Amino acid sequence: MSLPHVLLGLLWTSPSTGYDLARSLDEDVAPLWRAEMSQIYPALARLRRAGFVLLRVLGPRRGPRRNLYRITATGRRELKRWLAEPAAPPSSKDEGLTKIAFLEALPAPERHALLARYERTIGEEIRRLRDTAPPDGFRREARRGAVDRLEATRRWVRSLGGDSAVVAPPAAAPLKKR
Amino acid sequence: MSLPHVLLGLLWTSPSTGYDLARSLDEDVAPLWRAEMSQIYPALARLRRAGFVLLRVLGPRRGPRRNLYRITATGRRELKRWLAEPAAPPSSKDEGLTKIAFLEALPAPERHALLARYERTIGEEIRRLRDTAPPDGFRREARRGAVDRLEATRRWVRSLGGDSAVVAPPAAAPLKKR
DNA sequence: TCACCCTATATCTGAATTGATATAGTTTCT
DNA sequence: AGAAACTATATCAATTCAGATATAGGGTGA
Repeated sequence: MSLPHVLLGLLWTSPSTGYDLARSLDEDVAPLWRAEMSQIYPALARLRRAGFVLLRVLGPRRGPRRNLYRITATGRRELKRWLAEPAAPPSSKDEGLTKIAFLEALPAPERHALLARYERTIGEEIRRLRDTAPPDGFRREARRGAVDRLEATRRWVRSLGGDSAVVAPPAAAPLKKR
Repeated sequence: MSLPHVLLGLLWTSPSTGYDLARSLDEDVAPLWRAEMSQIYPALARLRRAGFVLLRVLGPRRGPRRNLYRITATGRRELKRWLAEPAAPPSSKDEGLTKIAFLEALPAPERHALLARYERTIGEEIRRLRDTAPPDGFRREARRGAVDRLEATRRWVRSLGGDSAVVAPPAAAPLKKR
């Protein structure tokens, strides 16, 4: 329900083609929101039907034809409406953390390996985000937020098994009420 | 591709019904992985076809019949295989953070309101996680990780607009290479 | 020139996910 | 007794999403 709104957000400052939207989604909005081309084109078609964007076909001066999408006044209103709407807390479906929740199933030596590998994975992602050119304005702040969050996760993974501290399962809760 | 594995993880220690799986998924694995009943029943059926779980129908002594699922040796092997497999870094599709990335579209006064509201939402989620009974072992650690991450996000939201500091968009990057 | 990569469009399949709905017995409160 | 809430099963439709595939012109380097 929100990919169309994300696209409106990207179109806020300047018109763009579907391809360029996909690229700036991938580069700027980075890990906060992802989408494949196969989602973007249908989403643009829906936005167009709803009157939130206008399509202008650029004649093939040089190269293939390009479809340029421009946000309309209605589209701007819709984006603002969506922004003002309350957002759900991050649900962050996370395969890595979920696996750690089931670490009990693994013999102790392998636990450490898993934690160490996951920590490396997160580290690489942080580096990747730092190395790619930062976007402007609030987009840059948002990326910083994403990095902060990754760093918090990495600290936590470290606290679990970085230095072979708690590779054994923690003691059971003294009291468990149900 | 992983809900079945999560279910295997939940079945690791003791057999359970689909209903109870849904409940402990919701209570223990909490925000890291969610699923509705409508996903769980088909997933259990697939696990059964794959030979990863066995179904025992409990006769309706008192009450309706209950379908009890028990993990098999093959299922345990499969869970371990999945755990050992490298996990992708958290992609954390996050509507709240994404909205902040497009804050430019909103007039300054409304920006502050949005940030404040999102901060409250996160705070409530943190409190909710703290108040519900903590699970045991690594599941508890995983929840702590989820809370840590939420707290990092809250700090970041505060740094953006908590005390009306940066409600104006930050200065543009001096250099942007493309 | 040929191969390869990039830009650019778009569709198709299948899986994952959500939300709504249906059924039915049990317990608990009023 | 009646209503409401809980346990428990299950299906359906609609949407979202990922991955693969198809087509085609342009630029670059061997």
